[in-house]
Amino acid sequence: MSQQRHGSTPGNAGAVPAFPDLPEATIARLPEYLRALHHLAETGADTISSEGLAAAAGVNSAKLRKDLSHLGSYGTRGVGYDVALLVDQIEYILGLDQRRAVCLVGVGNLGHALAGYAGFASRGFRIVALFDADPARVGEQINGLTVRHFDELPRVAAAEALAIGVIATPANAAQAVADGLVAAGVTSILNFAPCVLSVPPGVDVRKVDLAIELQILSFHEHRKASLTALPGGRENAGGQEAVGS
Amino acid sequence: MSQQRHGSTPGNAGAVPAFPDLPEATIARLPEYLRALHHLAETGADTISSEGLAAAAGVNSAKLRKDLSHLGSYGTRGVGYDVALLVDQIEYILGLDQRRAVCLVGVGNLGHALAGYAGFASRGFRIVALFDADPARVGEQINGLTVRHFDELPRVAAAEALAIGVIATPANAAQAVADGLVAAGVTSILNFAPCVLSVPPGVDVRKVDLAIELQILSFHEHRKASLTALPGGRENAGGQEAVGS
DNA sequence: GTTTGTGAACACCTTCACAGCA
DNA sequence: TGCTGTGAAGGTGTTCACAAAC
Repeated sequence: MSQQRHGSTPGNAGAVPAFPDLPEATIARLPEYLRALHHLAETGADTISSEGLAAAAGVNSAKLRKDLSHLGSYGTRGVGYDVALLVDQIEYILGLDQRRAVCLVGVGNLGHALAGYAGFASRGFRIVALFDADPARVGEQINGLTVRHFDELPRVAAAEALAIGVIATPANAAQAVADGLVAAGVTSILNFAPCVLSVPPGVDVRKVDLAIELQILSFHEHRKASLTALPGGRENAGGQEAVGS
Repeated sequence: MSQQRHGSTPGNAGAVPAFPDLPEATIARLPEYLRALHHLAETGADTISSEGLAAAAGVNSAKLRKDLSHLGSYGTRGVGYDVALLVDQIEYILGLDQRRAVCLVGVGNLGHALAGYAGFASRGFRIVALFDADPARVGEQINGLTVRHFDELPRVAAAEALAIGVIATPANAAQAVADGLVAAGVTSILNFAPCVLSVPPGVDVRKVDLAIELQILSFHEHRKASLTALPGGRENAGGQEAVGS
């Protein structure tokens, strides 16, 4: 699913900085490779073949090799990839060595759960602030952090170098929150609210929407049902599936 | 982000059932169109142009028209689309008229939040059961439902026609849960656990992973920083962005 | 005149298959 | 011999631009 990306660094011909411009599809898979590599490292593996890593990450090996080749890749023919080296490479590319500061806006049902999510820290992010617009919620302690009023965002953004804002508010508040984040200098937003955000050029938005995921699955249920119900007789499907976001 | 889909209904040439086989990318956008249409319907609009609907859904109008044309579309040239008709069409295609039964496995931090998510019911789904493997959690009441032990899944699956299973367990339990769901006849899975699931042919899996989303945003932060830091001088970007899952 | 529906061009991504290197 | 890196082929998805329909 399911985000856009217009705009492309128009001028700037010639002097390209030393930053590989990876295909978007590749970028989206790097975190999965990284996870698989961390597992492998824990099990003591020093090297891993493209076949093995691909299996662990749930992709096919040709795709994996092409993805890694884009980062200038450090594989050895006849052997495979050096696990530790590849971890470093991918973490560098993803910018995970920076421990970016994340703030979370909206401490309702979902926001609470996100604030308590352990995966943040373990993956190179620090939650530095929780915000809500509801005065009744301000002051509450969650996971060692105090909920502040959304008005304090600019102050916090100035103090910490806020990199990413996570929106977990109701849909009708989300655009205003996004505007506030952008005004405070945040240039990456992860939006859990079920609505389309509009943001200025240079700001990246990704969206996660439970209802949309369920509806996509519902479509496939519907499709599968209509295939088994009507046609020929036997066989209802032939291949494994797992739908493409 | 980012799922696969192999397998394709191999035999079955000829007698194709009356079910349009939409591009996966189109399917992923239909729920967004639907949401926009519901908003429009509330504001009293009877018809909407492709331009207007596209803006509301955050896509460009050519894409929207092509998407809708795949469903045999009911637009009128010079006028636009009939809002109510289009809502019905899309809800039919997505199979939302069936109010599919959903179960949720794993009632921890995230599971609690998902169980309380109001969007379920409002989008044509019924949560019919909550499961957990921890006896300490069994019996707890959440949002009017009682948490049951995961062992009871087969019984519940038999009683209700379970269509979709949502996995909100830790990663190390997720594969076992998926196996259990599949064994109980569930053919669609929404996985919030940070791991790759393997499932037999005919089962659809979609994955939602907070850490991956953050890492993708981190990459773009890194990229943006390396563009403003090094090259020429001025201009850091030119276009709006919003990254592609 | 307005707006849809769509062929054709283009861009992106995946997969194959093998040359090249350890 | 084994496995990576990659050109080339094939698919899928997007965008353009315009003819057809209202």
